[in-house]
Order: sequence, then structure tokens, then C-alpha cells
Amino acid sequence: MKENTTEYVILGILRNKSRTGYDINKVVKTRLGPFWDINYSQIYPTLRELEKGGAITKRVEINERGQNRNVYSITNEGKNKLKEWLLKPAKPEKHKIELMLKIGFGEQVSNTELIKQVQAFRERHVAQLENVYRIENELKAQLDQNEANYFMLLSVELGAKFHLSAVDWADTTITKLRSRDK
Amino acid sequence: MKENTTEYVILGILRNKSRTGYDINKVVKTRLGPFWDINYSQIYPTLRELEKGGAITKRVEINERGQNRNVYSITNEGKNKLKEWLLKPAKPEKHKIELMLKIGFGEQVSNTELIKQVQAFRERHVAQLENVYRIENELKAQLDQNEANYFMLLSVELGAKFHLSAVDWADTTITKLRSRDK
DNA sequence: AATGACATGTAAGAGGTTACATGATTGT
DNA sequence: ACAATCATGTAACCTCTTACATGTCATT
Repeated sequence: MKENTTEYVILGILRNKSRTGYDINKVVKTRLGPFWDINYSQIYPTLRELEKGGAITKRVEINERGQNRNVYSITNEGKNKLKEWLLKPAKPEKHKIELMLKIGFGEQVSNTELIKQVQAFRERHVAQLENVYRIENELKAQLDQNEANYFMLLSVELGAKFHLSAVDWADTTITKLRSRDK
Repeated sequence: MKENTTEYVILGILRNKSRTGYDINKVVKTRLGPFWDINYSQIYPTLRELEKGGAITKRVEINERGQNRNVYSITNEGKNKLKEWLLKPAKPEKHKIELMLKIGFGEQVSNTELIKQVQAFRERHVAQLENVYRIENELKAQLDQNEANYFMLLSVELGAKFHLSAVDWADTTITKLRSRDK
């Protein structure tokens, strides 16, 4: 039993708006990226599979520049498929945090090097925090326009908490490492 | 350029103690698991590769039960390899949080179902928090015995922050979803 | 003339999961 | 008798990343 989550990410993104593969990628990068990233080499083949299975339909449109684009729309079948998946228990969270390994084995290198690593980590998460706040503001501004935004906002708030605690940990840890130096 | 992180996880675990593949797996599950999981089908082949490359050596021992076990030890070469890796910038963090997708697309299902999902998420993270606290206590109790424990403790504290904010988010979100019901 | 956005894809390889396979010893 | 722990592995499959490949249009 293969449960291909990529399919459901795409169905979810198409659930209230038709889009091209290119558009789907943009939504993933700007909204889901840090918590469920996928890329073109997964998106395009999966779109064809979903179409073959009847969950979405394709129509060829021409954009403002006169270029062809394949616009995909969810079908009722696809919407049901999505809903069924939403009811199933979510898979446990998985994380790959290389920095935790590098700090955990940290007695092998100098404090200066560790501080550098933590600072880079901090910067990554500050950047992602800013991104999350931008998304939050966008969603809040459109809360009355679409009920879906409320739920996306709940989801994004978890991201905000994660990134905040990452920055927080980094600050504490840099201080600790610095005081150890003396 | 393949940078196989599994190799470095293993070198890191072997850096201050010789162990079997079975032992390495236990360390991963009990200490690194939530932030960098690997399993037997990665561990055993990688041990053989590291041995072939001269980073570790194998010797066959017999345990208290009289069973054979392959005990691996890090070499100087392996320690240098580990240190070089520790100095390289850590790869950006990656997360797979299916729950965020399920909440994000949540207007498709009932509030009751969403609350169930968030509760399950909460329970997962409460369990992991307890685990992290147990590890913290173990490490704190042995802080003077081994300098390495100090760094592992720093690393584990990030885990504690993550799980705490997950539980926190879950509580807030369950309240929000319940009040929406009425 | 160059850059960035729009647009769609493939191939190869690396990384990771799950199921299978086996067998001894220890504790309840 | 049964479950847990110790111990080592393979095979098949799925997922994911990276590099390659191409072309248009709009803006600077």
C-alpha cells in the first residue's frame, strides 16, 4: 500500500483553484516549503498520474503572453480522495537537523567553529520567521474572503512557533558557548 | 559529490566508544531519533564501507551471552574525517510535517476530525518531550564524566524547545477549533 | 544584450522505508 | 510457553535531489 503524499499535496493546492505545475511549485515554495517541500521532478509526473486516475483534469490555456500552459483542475473524485486522506491519521513528523548532529559531536572542534554553525542556523531561521510573518499577514488580510485561509493560518502558526524557538535556542546556545570560552 | 551523512552519524557515535551495529541503532533511536533517524538497512552496509575506507576497524567479540558481535572502533583517519565534516556548514533543516498539510487543507473536513488530528499530534510530542527530559537528566547527571555530554545536552535542548512549542501550538489550536464549533 | 519570470519536462543517482529472514539467550 | 533483547543482514520498492534540457516574453 503506497500512500504517495505528493498526490495529496497537489490535490490540496488544487482544491480551491486551478493551477499549472509551475503555479503549484510556487505555492509549495512560498507557503508549504519549510514543512513539505516537493519539486518539479515530482510535480509533473504526479500531475499526469492524477489525471490518469481521474482526480484532476487538464486543459490547455494560453496565458497573457501567448504561451501555452497546462491548467489542472480537481474533479469531484479528486476532492473525495483528498477528504479521505485528510481523515486518516497523519504520519509522525520527520526532521533532518544536521546542525543537531554537529553540535552534539561538538567537543571534537573549537568553540569558535560551533558558534559559527549556530549563527548560520540562527540566520536561516530568522529568514524563515520573516517569511512566515509575511504569510500570516497575507492570510489575516484575506480571512473574510476565504474560509480556507483560516486553516492555513493555523498551520502556519506552528511554523512560526518552530522558527521562533529555533532562534531562541540559537541565542541561548551562542551565549553559553561564548561564556565557556573564557 | 556525495556527502553521505549516515557515515558521519556513525562516526560521531563511534567517536568516543566502540560499538556494534545493533548498539549504534539503539543510540540513534534513543538519542538522535527524532532529528536524524537511520535504520539497520543503512547502518550495516555503511559500517562495511567505512571499514573498507579505513575510517573504522572491526573486531569480533563475544558478548556476555556467548553470542558473536562485530564491534567497530573509529581510527585516527576516521576521527579526522569526522572533524572535517563538523567544520563544513550544516545543511539546511528539512521537515516533513504531514499534520500541517492536513490542518492547512482543513476546511474540507469537520472540526471534530481536525481536533482528533491535533490531539494525536499533541500526544506524539508530549511523549517525545518526556523522552527528551529523560535524556537531559541522564546527560546532566554525567556532565562531569565526559565533556561530550555537554554538547549533546546543548543539542538535545533544541529538541526540547521544538517539542514544547509543538505541544503549545496544539493546545492553542484545539481551543480555537473548539470555540469555532459553537 | 542580459536577466528574470513563465512554462514543462527527463535521467541518474542518492537516500530512505518496509518487509523479509534467521537465530540465540534471558526473564516472566 | 512467550515476550523481550541481542545480533546481523538483504531485497524491493519508494522518494527525493541534482543536473540537464529547452524555449518564450517582458523588462532594464
